[in-house]
Amino acid sequence: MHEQIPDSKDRILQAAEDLFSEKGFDGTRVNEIAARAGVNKALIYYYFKSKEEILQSLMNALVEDMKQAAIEAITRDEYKMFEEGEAKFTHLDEATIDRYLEMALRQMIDFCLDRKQVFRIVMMESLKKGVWQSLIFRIVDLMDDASITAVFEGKGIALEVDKQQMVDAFFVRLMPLVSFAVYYDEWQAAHQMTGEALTSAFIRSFKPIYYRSLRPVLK
Amino acid sequence: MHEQIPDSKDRILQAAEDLFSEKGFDGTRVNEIAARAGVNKALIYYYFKSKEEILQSLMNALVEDMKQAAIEAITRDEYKMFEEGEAKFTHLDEATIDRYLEMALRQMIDFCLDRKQVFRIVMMESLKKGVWQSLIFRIVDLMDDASITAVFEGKGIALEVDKQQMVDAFFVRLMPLVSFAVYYDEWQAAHQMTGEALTSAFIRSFKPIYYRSLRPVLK
Amino acid sequence: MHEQIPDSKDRILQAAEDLFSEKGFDGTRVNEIAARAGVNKALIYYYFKSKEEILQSLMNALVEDMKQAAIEAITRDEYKMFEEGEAKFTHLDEATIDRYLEMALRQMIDFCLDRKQVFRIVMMESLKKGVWQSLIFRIVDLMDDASITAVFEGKGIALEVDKQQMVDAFFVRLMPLVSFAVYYDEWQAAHQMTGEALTSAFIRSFKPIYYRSLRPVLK
Amino acid sequence: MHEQIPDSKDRILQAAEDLFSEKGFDGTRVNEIAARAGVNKALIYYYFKSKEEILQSLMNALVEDMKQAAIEAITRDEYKMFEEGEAKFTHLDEATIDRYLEMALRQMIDFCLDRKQVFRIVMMESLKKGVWQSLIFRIVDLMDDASITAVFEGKGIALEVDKQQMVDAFFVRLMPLVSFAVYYDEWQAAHQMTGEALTSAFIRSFKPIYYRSLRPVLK
DNA sequence: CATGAATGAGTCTTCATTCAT
DNA sequence: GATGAATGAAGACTCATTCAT
Repeated sequence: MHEQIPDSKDRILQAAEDLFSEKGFDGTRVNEIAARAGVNKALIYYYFKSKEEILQSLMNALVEDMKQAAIEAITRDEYKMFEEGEAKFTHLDEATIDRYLEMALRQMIDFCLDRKQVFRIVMMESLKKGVWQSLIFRIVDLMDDASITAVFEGKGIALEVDKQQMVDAFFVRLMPLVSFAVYYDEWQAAHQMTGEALTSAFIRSFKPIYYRSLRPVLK
Repeated sequence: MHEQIPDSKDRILQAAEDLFSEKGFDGTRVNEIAARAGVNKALIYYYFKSKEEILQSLMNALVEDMKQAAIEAITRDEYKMFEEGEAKFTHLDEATIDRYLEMALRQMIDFCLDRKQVFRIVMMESLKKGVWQSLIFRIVDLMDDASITAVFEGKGIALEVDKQQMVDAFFVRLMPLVSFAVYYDEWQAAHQMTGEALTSAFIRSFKPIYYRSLRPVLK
Repeated sequence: MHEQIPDSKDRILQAAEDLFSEKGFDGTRVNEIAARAGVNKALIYYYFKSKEEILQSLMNALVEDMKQAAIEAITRDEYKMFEEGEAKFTHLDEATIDRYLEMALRQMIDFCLDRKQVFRIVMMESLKKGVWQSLIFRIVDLMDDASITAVFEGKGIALEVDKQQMVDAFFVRLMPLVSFAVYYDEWQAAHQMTGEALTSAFIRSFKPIYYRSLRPVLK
Repeated sequence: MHEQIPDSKDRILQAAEDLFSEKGFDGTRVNEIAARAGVNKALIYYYFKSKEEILQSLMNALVEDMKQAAIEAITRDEYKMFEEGEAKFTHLDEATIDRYLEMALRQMIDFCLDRKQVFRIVMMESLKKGVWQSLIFRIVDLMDDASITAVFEGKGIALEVDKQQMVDAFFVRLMPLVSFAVYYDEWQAAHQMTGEALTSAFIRSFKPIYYRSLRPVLK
């Protein structure tokens, strides 16, 4: 009997995402992916050239997602405050700024939490030397992506990034954020916290760091 | 005793450490370990019950190392300032405190860099479901706060650590530090920086965060 | 009828012939046949019960072809000389005989070259244990002697073929001829010869052997 | 229980030779090789990198064998007649020459028959386009091999080979000889002949052709 | 006729582990 | 300690064939 319900290819991708994030890429058997996706093993090779290609597919989707999200984010309300540059911005009171920034932060956190499995995979793979090792760096480099840069530049915001800023962005901002997402479930289990409690605690700790990075722009 | 040539067991452990950190545990073949160690594959099974046991050996060594380091740390000069509690501390001028703290920070960074391979392994394994899943959480206890906690506890000062502090310690302090160590080589290669330049940049970014965590204690 | 674009079935057969002759039957995938024929893989199973049946189809076509060629051959001019048996034949001068024989030889060579791919397949398959194992033995009947035998038999002249003659026909006449066809392309490439140069050289070598076999009949 | 009796590697090679010659390389399963050799399938990969490498091993052995045989042949008695060039040779009577030549021919035939399985494999593989396609040509080219040439030249026999001679050597001499070996068993079965009867018949047919090629040297 | 999707049964190859010496 | 040989179990990937539309 042939499958009919939802798209087999998507089920394969979902199963692979689940399993890669649980057991790592090398620890996952194509068998298991097929079983969890409820498809014939050979069908996986109908859609993907190799196990590796499934991984690539997931990674590419993430990168696309991030580009998309970045573009959407800067066109959302809370970034409107940058629209007319410093002039307008200085008219906003601290509370409003804080509210806006927290919204932006929460959006980023939600984005990461929604993709925590893929981020786990990214982290695991980026720790290996070789092909994927620099994937995680590509994420920071997204800023350099033409499409995104264009939007920022369209708003008159310069994105010139020096090495110090990159180190800062990567190690003290991206890493906490990503770790938060990838250890989210685990931490809750280990420390008996609800997701919301954990998120609040994280935001409390992380907010000043996140703000610090925006202040130069805001000033 | 002439110990220039490390014996087989050590060579096996070293080879395993290299390879696990390069390719992950699942991505490493016992074959390769034997080859890199320059020993016969069967010899590995003379010293270790299984591949898994080699990993355990490495993990245990790290935990032991960290305990050791914590103990050593509290006997070092820069911690002497805590010796008589707040009373004495208030007599120190800012510059001295800063010097001491930077020394402590550098010591931690060096500790991590010395073990960057094992930390890579810990990160990879802690991201998978399985025995090592929560090892990374233990590290925050052992390393980030251990030395300080220990010394305070040694002086009978209870350091009530609440969940907020743990979240802070783990996500915004341990993670940057550990990421710094595990991505140290890759980052240098990817961004054409020397180790020293990278370390300085990192310290510049990380120092305020590190201090922030100590200030409450110190003040 | 507009037959410029061969229909799917023919394209499948042609693709199979190409591929079987390049990679052998076992080395050819149904996938590849479909791809080279530019048809959907499932369509192959609409026309043929199995991969094996495609091979049968090709083999049968060859056998039919050879029968046809044999029939045509005996009605061609150069065989007219046999028409009235030895009586008439003795009246022909050497030069004419030679011309006739060379024409016959060239015709055989051309026949083989036109089907060199199928002959390749026949050779490969006849070397394996299996259904096609003895096909090559039938070819000697069909081709090498067929035309002559046929004409003689048509004239009521019995051509008692003994084992010695069969061995001779097969190993020293059919094999060189068939090898010439199947290695034709490779040899040109390997020894930098044009097709015509190679054919001339082959004829020079092979002619005496071919004649030798006819002389007893002719004399 | 581990194997101990004769060398596993040799048993694998023998099994592979049997099977490749029966079913072709692509038609042979590594499973079957292991089964026929009576060894564990994985052991095959202990000795050989791949199925392909087993084939190469067989091919190389054949080529080595042929070199060896060529060198031995020209140092054997029946070639002594060339030792002192034409001078001595002209003193030999026809019968002696014939005896010598027949001995040489039989030796070649025996050599081929002893290796008929490998020759089958060579033929099958050399018919495919690609890697092995030219293997069969290497066999003719053996003459050009330095070690062999050296021996001939040591005897004052020039081995200058032109294209015509190569075409002749390959298509009308090598091919019949090799075909004889590879179809030896099959022919016996198909035509109810004993091996000796077949061989005699073949020699009768082939001898003049073989002689023809030596006459220029002998004259 | 034609096709995209699906599959059972393999196929080659690998791997951790063991054994005899 | 050390090693070459051996192996069961599984690994990724393939293939001829079928089916629903």
